Amino acid sequence: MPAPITEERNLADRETLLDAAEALFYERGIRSVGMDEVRAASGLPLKRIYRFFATKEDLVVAVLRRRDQRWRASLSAHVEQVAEPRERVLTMFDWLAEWFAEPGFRGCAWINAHGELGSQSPAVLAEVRAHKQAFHDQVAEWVGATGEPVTEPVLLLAEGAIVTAGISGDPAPAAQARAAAARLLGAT
Amino acid sequence: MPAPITEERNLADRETLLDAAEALFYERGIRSVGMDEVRAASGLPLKRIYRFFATKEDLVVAVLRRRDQRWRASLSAHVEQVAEPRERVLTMFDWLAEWFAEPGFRGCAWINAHGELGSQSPAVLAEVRAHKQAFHDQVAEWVGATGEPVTEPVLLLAEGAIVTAGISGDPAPAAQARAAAARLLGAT
DNA sequence: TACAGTAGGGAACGACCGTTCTCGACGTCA
DNA sequence: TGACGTCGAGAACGGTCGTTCCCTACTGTA
Repeated sequence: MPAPITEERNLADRETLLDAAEALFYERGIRSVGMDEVRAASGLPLKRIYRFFATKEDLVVAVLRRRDQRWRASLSAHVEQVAEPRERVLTMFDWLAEWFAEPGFRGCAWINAHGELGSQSPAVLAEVRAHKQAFHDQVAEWVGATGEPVTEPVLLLAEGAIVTAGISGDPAPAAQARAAAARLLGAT
Repeated sequence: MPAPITEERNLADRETLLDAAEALFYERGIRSVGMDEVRAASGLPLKRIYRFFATKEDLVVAVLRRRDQRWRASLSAHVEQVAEPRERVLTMFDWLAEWFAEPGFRGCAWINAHGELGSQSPAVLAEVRAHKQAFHDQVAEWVGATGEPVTEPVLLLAEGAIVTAGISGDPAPAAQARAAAARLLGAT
């Protein structure tokens, strides 16, 4: 009866689509990227894009969700190579420093999405809050293992470093935040 | 020769326009607010709006610039009521707490503008960076008076508190950042 | 080889955007 | 009073957006 498009190809194309959309949205903001640019960058026909995601908003949410999984997995993988709790927390800031130095770094995709769409799209707002909550819980676990009750300030230093580096283009805030976190965690 | 529109009225209407645009842009983001909504909210004819500012981008920059002056003046006025240097720095976080609790608080207008337009409009990017630089310089002065070399971490705590409170809607990060700053400034 | 049904490319649609233009009303000076 | 110059209101313009539709090509079945 049909015509092809195997299940594997569907999955691969979906990733291609999310890759293209994520890169465009992160670089240029969401509203300034048209669906036709997503089509051109992904190489997929508009019809298939709209079969994957019925609306642009759905695509945005899917991009944020997949980025959240990748971002937190990368952070965890990097940080959990270090066993000692205090060093483990400080290693998070080294990971941030590497991220800040990547070409095209432009701050936190969720903060950016929140500023642009947080009051316009409840779905995007929920996705942003879910990401921040997950990040919070992860950091709370790592900081908790040190026995020092400094989860919140460590988080604020990290968030502050992300936005400051994103705006200035200078990765230095990662090291500054790391040094401050080291002090809050107590001298070794 | 003429018809009226005195100079005083021009100045007053310009403020009315900036008030209306600032409220709309802050609440909803910039790109999702059309010039026709700015017209309706300000009560000014489109023709006069475009005589004040030749493009929407010019209007956005003017909104950010005026907000920067008002925001920093309000912060300074609040903080400089306190003479003792260490307390003065901590008072900044009390001011942040009051700001976070205002109805409609939705984070930092400059961070939001950067995420939405930073890569699209060099003029907006420059305005955002100018604001962050001015804030940095102000905080450096206050922290410098304490003799403790903690300007950068205090700034990161403040920025982190602003974004975290903006996304979560909870003003608690101000107090958490204040407590952390107190520790970094040393016990009294 | 004829057929059914879907895929892809791209035009088309209606809405809205930033910006400009038209036009009738009006205040000001000769 | 009459003519000029500017004003406000809103229509109009060209472009772009998200989304849908049309039409041709093609795959797989009998």
